[in-house]
Amino acid sequence: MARNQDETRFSLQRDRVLKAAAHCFNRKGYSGTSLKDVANMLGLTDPALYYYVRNKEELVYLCYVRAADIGREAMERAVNEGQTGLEQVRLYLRYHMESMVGDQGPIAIMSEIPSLKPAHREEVLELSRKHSSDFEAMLERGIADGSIAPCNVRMTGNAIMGSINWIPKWYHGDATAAASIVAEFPDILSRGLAA
Amino acid sequence: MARNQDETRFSLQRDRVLKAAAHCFNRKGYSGTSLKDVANMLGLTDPALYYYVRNKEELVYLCYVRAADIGREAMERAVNEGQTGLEQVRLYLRYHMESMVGDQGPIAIMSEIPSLKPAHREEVLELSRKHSSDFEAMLERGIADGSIAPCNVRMTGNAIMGSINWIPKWYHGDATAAASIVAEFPDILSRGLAA
DNA sequence: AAAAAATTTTAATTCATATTAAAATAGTCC
DNA sequence: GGACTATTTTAATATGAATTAAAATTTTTT
Repeated sequence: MARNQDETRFSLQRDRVLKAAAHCFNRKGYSGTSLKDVANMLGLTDPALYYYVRNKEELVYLCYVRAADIGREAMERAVNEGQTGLEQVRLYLRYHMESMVGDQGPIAIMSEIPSLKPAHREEVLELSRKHSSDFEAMLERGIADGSIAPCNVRMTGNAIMGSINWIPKWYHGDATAAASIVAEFPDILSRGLAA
Repeated sequence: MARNQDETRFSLQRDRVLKAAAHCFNRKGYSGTSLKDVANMLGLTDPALYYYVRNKEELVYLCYVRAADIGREAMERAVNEGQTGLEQVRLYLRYHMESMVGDQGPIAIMSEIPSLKPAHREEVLELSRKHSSDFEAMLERGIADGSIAPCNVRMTGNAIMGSINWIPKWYHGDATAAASIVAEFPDILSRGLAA
């Protein structure tokens, strides 16, 4: 198995595959993008992808897990560094925005979880739920410490997460937009929260 | 042609088709839902749908036009009734939310415009752009009349629209959620705007 | 109740694309 | 440079789903 002898090269290439796939999925959806679309972005033919993933479904699954990882990382950093709940929210937003428009991107939107196979679906759903509830917990902390005005944390979380999740639908690598996103979004999304 | 003799029955049925399609598309995406999925929701077989639409692409197209119509209607009512820019924004949000969770729903998310045929794509893109710029115009009016604090209207619009567009991803007809959406979302999304 | 029109179905066709297998190329290690 | 491994390709297969045509059913009209 190459996969273990040459971890570096293999996993580097697979990352490129995942990013290309994320790019396609974000634009045309899961079933709307063919493996050929993804492969061509990398100058490969479709069957080459099977060296990196078992099948197309696993490709989406890995994209989603990767997206969840990136989101979780941003949140962990924010929770460690922020003093108040509001500060944590603002840091999280900034870190997540930076990841989305930076060299980690593009990150797949988790918009087709229902299309995953049951086992993968449950796993990704769990990651997604975890992320949402972690975010709500930050809001609760903010309310408790007085930095955030009392609110319906479930709906507030849905609103903010929706904004974030929608970004890949209109942002496609434009440098000016990237700068605006990082500069403006954290503010825009957290401005309504302050106590 | 039945289409002209019996406008009522035909267009009523077609509306049911469009709603069923919107429901499926919102969950599993354009290519991810088969015509059979849509037809089965209505107790029909797939070829029956061809009586109402020319093909699958037209089905999505019509769903998107319908979505645009509903959004435009909400905006027009809001602009007519609201005194200040902020009021108009809040009314628009309320009307749009009511449509989304009310008996007009489900409304298709315009998330796969790139998959449309060029002519339809251009048309829907234009509707979408129009809606966005109309919304930005409301924000500008609010800034001009002092009801809304100066902000980057492009990004603020993107943020709010993203929240709205994402709703069908997590709201699937639950009555409690419906009430929360109408009660909370207009407030949550406009709270950060006030001057 | 018969005829005409509207609506839906069953049966067949077509095509794109996911997937597999085997062969070819490129890369690494001694 | 040769042997072994990793990576990609070409060629073939399989399948699901969109679409079409013709027939059957239901509804409306007179």
